[in-house]
Amino acid sequence: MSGHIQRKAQSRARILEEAAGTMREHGHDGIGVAALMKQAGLTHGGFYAHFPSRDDLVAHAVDRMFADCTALVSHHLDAGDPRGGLRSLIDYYLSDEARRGISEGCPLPSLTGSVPRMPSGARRRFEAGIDGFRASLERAFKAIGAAEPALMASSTLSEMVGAMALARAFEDDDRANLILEASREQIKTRLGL
Amino acid sequence: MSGHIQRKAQSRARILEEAAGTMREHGHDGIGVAALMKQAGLTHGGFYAHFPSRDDLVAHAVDRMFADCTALVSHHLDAGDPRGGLRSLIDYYLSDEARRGISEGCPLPSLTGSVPRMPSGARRRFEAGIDGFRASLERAFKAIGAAEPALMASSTLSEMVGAMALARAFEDDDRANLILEASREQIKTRLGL
DNA sequence: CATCATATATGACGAGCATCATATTTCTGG
DNA sequence: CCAGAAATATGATGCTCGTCATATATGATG
Repeated sequence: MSGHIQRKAQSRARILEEAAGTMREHGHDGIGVAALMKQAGLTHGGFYAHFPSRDDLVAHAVDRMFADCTALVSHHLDAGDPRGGLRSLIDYYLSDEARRGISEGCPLPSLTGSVPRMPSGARRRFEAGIDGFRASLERAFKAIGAAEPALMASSTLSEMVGAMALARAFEDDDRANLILEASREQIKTRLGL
Repeated sequence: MSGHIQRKAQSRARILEEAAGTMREHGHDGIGVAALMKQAGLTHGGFYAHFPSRDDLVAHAVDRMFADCTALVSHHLDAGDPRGGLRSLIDYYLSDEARRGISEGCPLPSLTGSVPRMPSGARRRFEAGIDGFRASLERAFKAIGAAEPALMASSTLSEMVGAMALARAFEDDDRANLILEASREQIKTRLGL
């Protein structure tokens, strides 16, 4: 009996992982249930044994995306030195590598613009994800003794998200990386990093 | 004969206007040809007398959106005083009014994240639109004698776009306006406005 | 008022969508 | 290795999509 349950849990995890990846790349409504199940190595009919509806899947997929994002943020910020942690977070978040990895990492640049069109469960989880990221930044700014840490956190997050979204809009790599470099330098200079 | 042509041109303009508005609100793939034609007061079949394909419509709709955006930018920046023009542009772009008017004005906050998924013609026009906005900002920064005007233009545009996108993600008005206010203040302080 | 080009409407095509009822495979416990 | 439960597959529902061929309605011209 437990073997079945474990197998089912693994299938669910695989579906969620594929959904989280593909939706970052193709939008929350950019893939259908059938195509998604095929990506997970299953057929379309079994989907409703795992999720009550597609909307429910989107909500859980959003959670998975932000789990990746939180891991990334903590990896930089929870290292010993808060100053160096902030610097390396900004450098990585706005890196060429992150730009190319649309289907991994932070969902904010690709999906924030379409949050108002998401099903309500997914939207609520997205709001929570944004606020978690913002709160992490605020703690880091307090740790380095920055002035107005709350405002700075909001403002800095906005620029990071906007810069990556704009960079990815350009097909030309050099053009894209110019946008990332501008924000990397401006943000770090501004913060005295 | 010219009466026919004018009528057709008016229909095309109405279709484009509806498309530009609705696509800012519901995404570039958020409305179908049939629903769009109904919004314009027509039926779905006549669409292909105006545009060779839906992709072509999206491309022209993107142009229309950026025409609105450019008008908005010029309205503030081409007033006499460059300092005051920049200040009023930033205050309006990040205003509660602009936040509510998703279907009017600048398409960047709602659509930038999905540019990589747009049909190629639309994507090219979007790239041009971004660059036009960025160039206008750079000219304004030069006019007020700011240091590194090119970097500042890119960085400032990124923060404006990201802040509005993040603000619109929140259903709660107060929460949303906090994000806008933070970026308004930070940007103006930074620029000495 | 009649004619004729032009603009728009009707209706249909195949494909993909979310969802569900039912059949089949797979694995576990005895 | 067999019985039964649990996980997945098959197939069908009604809907919407982009596209197009064809029919009708509109309005300018003689």
